[in-house]
Amino acid sequence: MNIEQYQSYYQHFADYRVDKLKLLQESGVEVYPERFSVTHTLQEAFHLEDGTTPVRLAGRVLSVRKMGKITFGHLQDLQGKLQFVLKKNTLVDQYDFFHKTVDIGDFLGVEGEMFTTNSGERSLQVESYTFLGKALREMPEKWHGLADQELRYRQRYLDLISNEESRRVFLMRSRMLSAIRRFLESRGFLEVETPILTNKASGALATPFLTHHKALDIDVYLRIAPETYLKRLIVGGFQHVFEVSRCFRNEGISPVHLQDFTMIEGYSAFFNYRDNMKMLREMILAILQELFKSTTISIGDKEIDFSQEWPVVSFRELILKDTGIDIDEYENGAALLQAIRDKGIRLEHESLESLGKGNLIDQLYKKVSRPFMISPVFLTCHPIDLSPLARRNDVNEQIVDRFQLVVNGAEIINAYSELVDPVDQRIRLESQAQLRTQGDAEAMPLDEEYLKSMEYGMPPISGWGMGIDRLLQVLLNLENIRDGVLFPLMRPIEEDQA
RNA sequence: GGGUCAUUAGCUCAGCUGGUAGAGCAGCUGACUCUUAAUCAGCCUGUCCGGGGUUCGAAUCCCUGAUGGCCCA
Repeated sequence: MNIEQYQSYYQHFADYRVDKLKLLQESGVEVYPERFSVTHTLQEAFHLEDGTTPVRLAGRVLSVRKMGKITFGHLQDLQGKLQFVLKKNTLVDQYDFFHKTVDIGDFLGVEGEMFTTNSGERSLQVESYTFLGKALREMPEKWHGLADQELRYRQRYLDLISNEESRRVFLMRSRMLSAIRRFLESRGFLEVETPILTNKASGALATPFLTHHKALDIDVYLRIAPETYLKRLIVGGFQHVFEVSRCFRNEGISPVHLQDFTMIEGYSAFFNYRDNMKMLREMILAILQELFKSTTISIGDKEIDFSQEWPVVSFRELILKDTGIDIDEYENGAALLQAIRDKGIRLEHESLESLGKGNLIDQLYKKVSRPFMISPVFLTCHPIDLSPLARRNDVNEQIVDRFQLVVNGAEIINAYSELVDPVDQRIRLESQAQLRTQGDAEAMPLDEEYLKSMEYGMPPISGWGMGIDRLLQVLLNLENIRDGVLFPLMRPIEEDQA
């Protein structure tokens, strides 16, 4: 490939960089070589003793400071950076060639000896270097980094190159997932994968994405939750099972909502929701230890010590405390709505009158209680019509054996004792199907295949789901949930603007 | 979907009541063998988001569209 044939294409690039590219090629340098072997990462090299040699390192050129016959610069990778030093009397012609051809942003391999500069910085004295890749576009500004929120989402690689904080967030995300996997595996969980393309969007109350399967000529849905498949695995004999599950919900965008997000769900045979409360508390503490080496973190302007007891409160207690309304005193949605209005509480919802009692309680809770729940709380005793797959409470048939973990106004975990009685399940799903025909797009469809599996016999089960993106957002204080997602979906920009 | 704020050089940002666009970084030239936001001297950089309008004159005012942030639904 030569530059002349792609003249118009090369116009997208910085002229001076294209000139350097030409010079490299004319000088016979392989600009995009096949490989380079390193002896250490930049971080490892930083801790080597002075005099260690040969040390071979690679990274992106972050800065270059030429002082005449000596040049200082930094190489950077995801986890660290290291200063390198070039001397003219060591490199001779290569020294001048470096300055004629290397730009900030290029990839470079260096070989030499570790030493400490007069000002005390661990550095590599370069004896030879290898060109590892030319950057034809200019890097973001070195001091402020990339500040434009839109560009940080669209071109995450630039954000990662130029913003330390962003690198930290995504390293944390990886470590969080790894800590979760280690925790669950230590508890005997097996990791599985279940379908994303499904015939029925069940397992949660949400609007699915619809697509078409050509070969079968059927419409299929992207899963909104892996729940019903994971429970089928319990029927099949798995005892503890979990999935790191990308799920898709075709709903509004907001700083706390993604349409394509990651949820981890886990199911345990013979557990009830209380067992999961205990286990998941330990899991969250394990995550905090891994990420922060501490169980106390600051959220907003508050210090929260997660090692303290996490109170368990019911919907009824919570709402009674926050509003003075006892939800058990009202027969139906209409009566409760009147009580809410009598208290002067204004709920924002398109059609409050058509909401059932359960949904109304949910709206009320989101308005008066949830935003103020900062330190961890287990919320329990959810209304039954909000939880079509959860086990009915043995004493109070209006509620289910369920809990949510709320931290900083966000539901981090949702868990319950599973409904395993196929007869009750059929009745509950039929009432959901009824809601669907009345136009509730979020109501759950009747899933015969799932019901059939249940008819073959399910043991007691408790399952849970944890939103990974939301958890990361809460723990790291991210303003927008997309700050913790590497490549959030954006509306495409016009070709000629790129 | 509604409100609101934003969009100016590759990046970070100034640009007042309308008078024809500027700084830093990056880049180029030169000086410099311990710098690290290197420094010093000089130079270069524009579809002021797009389209209309008002005006002698628009980055600036008005309308409209695009994209994004935030608030609300």
